[in-house]
Amino acid sequence: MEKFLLIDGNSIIYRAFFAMQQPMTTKSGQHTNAVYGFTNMLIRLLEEEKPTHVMVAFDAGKITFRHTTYGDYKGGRQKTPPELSEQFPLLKELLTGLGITYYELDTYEADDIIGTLSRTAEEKGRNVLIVSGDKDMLQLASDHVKIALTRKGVSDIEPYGPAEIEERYGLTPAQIIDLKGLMGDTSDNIPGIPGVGEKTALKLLHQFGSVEEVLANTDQLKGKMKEKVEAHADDARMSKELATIFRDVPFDATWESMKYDGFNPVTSIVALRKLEFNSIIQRLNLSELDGEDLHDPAQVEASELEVTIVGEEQLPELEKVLNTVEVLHIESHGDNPHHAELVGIVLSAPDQYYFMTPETLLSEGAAGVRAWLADGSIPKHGHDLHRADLVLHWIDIPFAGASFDVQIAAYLLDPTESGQSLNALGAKYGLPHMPEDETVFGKGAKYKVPEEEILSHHLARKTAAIRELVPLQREQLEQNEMTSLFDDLEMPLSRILADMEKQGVAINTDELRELGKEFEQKINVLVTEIHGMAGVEFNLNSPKQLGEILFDRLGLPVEKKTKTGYSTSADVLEKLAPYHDIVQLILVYRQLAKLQSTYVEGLLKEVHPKSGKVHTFFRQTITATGRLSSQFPNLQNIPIRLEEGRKLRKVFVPSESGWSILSSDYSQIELRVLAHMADDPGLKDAFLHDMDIHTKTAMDVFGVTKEQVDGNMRRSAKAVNFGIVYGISDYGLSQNLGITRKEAGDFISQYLEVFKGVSRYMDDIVIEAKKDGFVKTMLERRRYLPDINSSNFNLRSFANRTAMNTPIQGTAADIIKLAMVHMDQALKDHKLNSRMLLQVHDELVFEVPANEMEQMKKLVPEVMEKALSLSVPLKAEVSYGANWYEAK
DNA sequence: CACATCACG
DNA sequence: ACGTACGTGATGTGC
Repeated sequence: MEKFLLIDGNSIIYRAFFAMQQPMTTKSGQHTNAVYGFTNMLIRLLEEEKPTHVMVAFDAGKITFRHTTYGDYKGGRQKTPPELSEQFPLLKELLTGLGITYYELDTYEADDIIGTLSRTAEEKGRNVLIVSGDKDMLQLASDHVKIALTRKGVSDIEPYGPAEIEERYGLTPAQIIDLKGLMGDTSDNIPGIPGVGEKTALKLLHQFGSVEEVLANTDQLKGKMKEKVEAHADDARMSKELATIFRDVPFDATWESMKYDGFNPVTSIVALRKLEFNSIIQRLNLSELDGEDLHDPAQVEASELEVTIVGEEQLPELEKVLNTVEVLHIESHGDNPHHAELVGIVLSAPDQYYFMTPETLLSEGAAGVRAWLADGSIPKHGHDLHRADLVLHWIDIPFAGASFDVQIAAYLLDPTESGQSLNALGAKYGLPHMPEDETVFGKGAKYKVPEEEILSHHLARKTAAIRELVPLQREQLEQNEMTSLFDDLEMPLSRILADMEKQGVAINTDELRELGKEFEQKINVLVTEIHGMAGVEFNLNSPKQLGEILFDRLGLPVEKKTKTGYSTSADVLEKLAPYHDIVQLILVYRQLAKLQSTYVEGLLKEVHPKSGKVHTFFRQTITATGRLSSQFPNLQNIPIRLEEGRKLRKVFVPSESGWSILSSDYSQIELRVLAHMADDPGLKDAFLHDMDIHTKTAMDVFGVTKEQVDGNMRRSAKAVNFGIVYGISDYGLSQNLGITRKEAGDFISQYLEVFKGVSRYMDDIVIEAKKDGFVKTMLERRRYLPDINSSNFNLRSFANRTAMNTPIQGTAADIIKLAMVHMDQALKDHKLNSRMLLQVHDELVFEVPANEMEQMKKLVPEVMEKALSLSVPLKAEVSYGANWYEAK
C-alpha cells in the first residue's frame, strides 16, 4: 500500500527552531538547531510511519495570491529571526542530500501545495499523512488523509482524521475553515469577527453549520453578539476565504520523483557532515558505511526518458536530427580536465536523447557528429562546457559554440552556491530528483563506470535537467539585468580561457631542476644546523613538533595559540627572533621548503606528457567576488615578493624560439575603482594627476608635504589603503602594522575624515546590502550577503566587510575580464600570432614573436586601459623579456 | 579529512 | 564586549 508523507516545511522548521532554544552552531558559527530538530523529527516519522513517498513543501517566501486578495495578510507577523532564516537553505541542501524531494512555488504557500498533493493522492486511493503545526490543515482530513499536528514543539505528534476532529471540535473537516472565518487567526493577521474566539465560534457553528448560515441568520442572535457579527460580516467571509487552502496548484513534479526507499548513504553522509550532525550519522548507522563500497548503481533506476544508445548503426539517424540538437552533456572523470577521461556524451533532440560512448564518438562513422561539435556557429547548451572543451581537446576532438552554460549561469545568479551538482541545482528550480554522480559512479578510488543502460539514462537525466534549467536561468538573468554580463562577458571568456589553457606555458625543466638542487643543498644545511641547536632531531615540517621544541624545550614565550596547540606561523616567529638564533633559521627553512615542495617539485609534476608544458585550469565559477582561480597547477601564486622565490619565474619561458614573454599589469586598479565608485574628490584627483597613491594618502592623513613623507609614513598609508579596500577594522590594521588598536583606529578616522567620499560610500554600501540582501559590481555581478542582518556579531561584521570589499574587488575582476575579451578580439583583428597565456588578477601574460613586440607593447596596455571607462584613468604598465622573471 | 602554514593579487 | 583584515590553491602532518 502506498503511503504519502507530506511535511509542511515552514511550519515544522519554525516549531523546531523555537523548541530547541539552546544555541547550536557549526564550527564556523552557522546556526543549525532548527535543521537539527527538523531532521530528528523527519527520521522518526520515516521510521514510524514507513511512507513510500515523501515530500516537503515550503512557502516561497514572497507575495502569494492571498496578499493580492488581502494586503495585510500575515501583516502582524513578526519578522523571522535571522538565526532561523539562515537555516532554510541549509535544510534544503540537507534534504537534497538525503534524497527527500522538496517543493516551493511562487505565489503559493506550503498549505496549497500540500492541499493539492493530498487531493490528487487520495483521488488515486493513496493514504496520506500530513505533518504540520498548523490547525488549518485539519480542513484537508478525510478517510484517506490524516493530519499529524505537532504538540509540545516537535517531539510529539497526534494524528487527526475526521473522527478525531469530530470528537475534538464537533465539526467536519470542511467546517475548519468556517471556524477560522469566525475566530480569525492572529498569527496570519486574519481578522475574523472581533470578540469571537474558539468557544463562541464553535457554538455558532454547532448551531448554524457554516459562516454563510451564521450570517444569513443573524436575526436569531441577540445583543452585542448580533451587532458584532453583522458589523463584521465581510471580514468573516474574507477570513474564510483566506483560510481556505487552495487545492489546485499547478504542479509538475511526478509521483515517481517523490518516491522514498531509504536515504542515499553517500550523499546523506556528505550533507550531514557538512552540518556537523555526527549524532545523526551515528543514529542512521552511516558511519560504518564509510569503509564499505558505496558504489551501488543498482539503486539507480532507468529514467522515463527516451534514450537511444548510439552505435555504428544509429549514427545516420542521429546525423539526421543533429540540426535540432541544442542541449548536450559531456561527462568526464577526473578533477584535472587536462587529464580527465571522457565517460560519455548525450545529445538532446526534441524528444529523444542520444548517448554515445567515447569509442563511438571517436569512430569513423561519427565524423558528422564531430563536425557538429566543432562548428562554432551552432549554439550549444550544457553544464561546464569549458571543462568538456578541454577533455575533448586532449583526444583531438575540437569543440566550439558554447552559448549557454548552466554552471556559469548558476554562478552569476549566486556565486557562493555554484559548486552544486546538477541535481542540487535542479532541486532549486523544482526539477525532479535524480541520483547524484557519486551514487552512480561511486567516489574516489571506487569510481566505476556502470553498465551502458544505467550510464546512458543517468547522463540523459543530466541532459534533461540542463534543458529545463536554461529557460529558467535565462529568465532570472534577465530579471537581474545580467544578460550582458552572461552573454557578452562570461560566456565569451569561457572559450578564451579554454584557449589559453590548451596553449599552456612552456617551462625550462632543466633550469627548474637546477634551482631544486640549490634549494635542496641549502635546506640540508639548515636542517642539520637547526637540529643541532635544538639538541634533538625532529620533523621540522610538523608545527606540533616544532612548537614543542620552541616553547617547551627552549622555553620561548608563547605569543599566540591555535586551537590545536602553539602557533608557529611566520608572524609569531618573527617576534621570537630576538630570543633565539634558531628562529631565523626556521624562517629561512620554511621559505625554502615551501619553494621546493610547492614550486619545484609541484610544478615538475604538472608538466603535461603530451605537450611538455604546464596547462593550468582557470576556474570561472569558484570565487565569491568574480575573480578567476587557477588550479593544477595554480599559476596565480608563483613567488615574486622575495628574490629567492622570484627566481622561479625564470623557468617560465616562451614556447617558441625567438619569442618573448610580455606582461602588463594594472596599476592600483582597486583603488582606482574605489575612487570612481565612491566618487571621492581627493582620491580621484590623485589618480587624475597620476600621483603615487600611498604617498598622497600619507600627505593627507598626516597633514604633511610630499617631501615630509618618510618611508614609515608611506608604509602606514599603504596599509590603510589596503585596509580600506578590504573593509577596514582597527584590529586588522593594528595587526598588519604592529601598532596598537587605538593608533590604528586614529589612522582610520583620520583617513575617513580626509576622504569623505570613501567614508560615505562605505556607509551607503552597507545600508544597500542590508536593504537588498546583496551587493553589485559595476557590471551587475551580484553577491548575496545572508548574514548582513545576523544577530551574530562575527557573521554580521564579516558580511559588512564583504559588502565593502566585493564591489571593489569584483569590479576590478569585471574590468580585467573585459580586457581579456577585447584583447582576444584585438589579436584576431590585427592578425597577430601573439598568445594570451595567463591572467593573474590584475596582470595579463603573453608570449610574443619578435616581429610583433613593438605592436604588442603598445596594444596590450591600451586595450587594458580602455576596457571600461571610469571617472579616473585606468593605468597598465607593460614589460617584457626572455622569461617571466625578466618581464617585470 | 581537518588543520596549519604560506604562496599570490 | 564581541574578535577580523578581502579573495584564492597547494602542501605536509596527524587524527
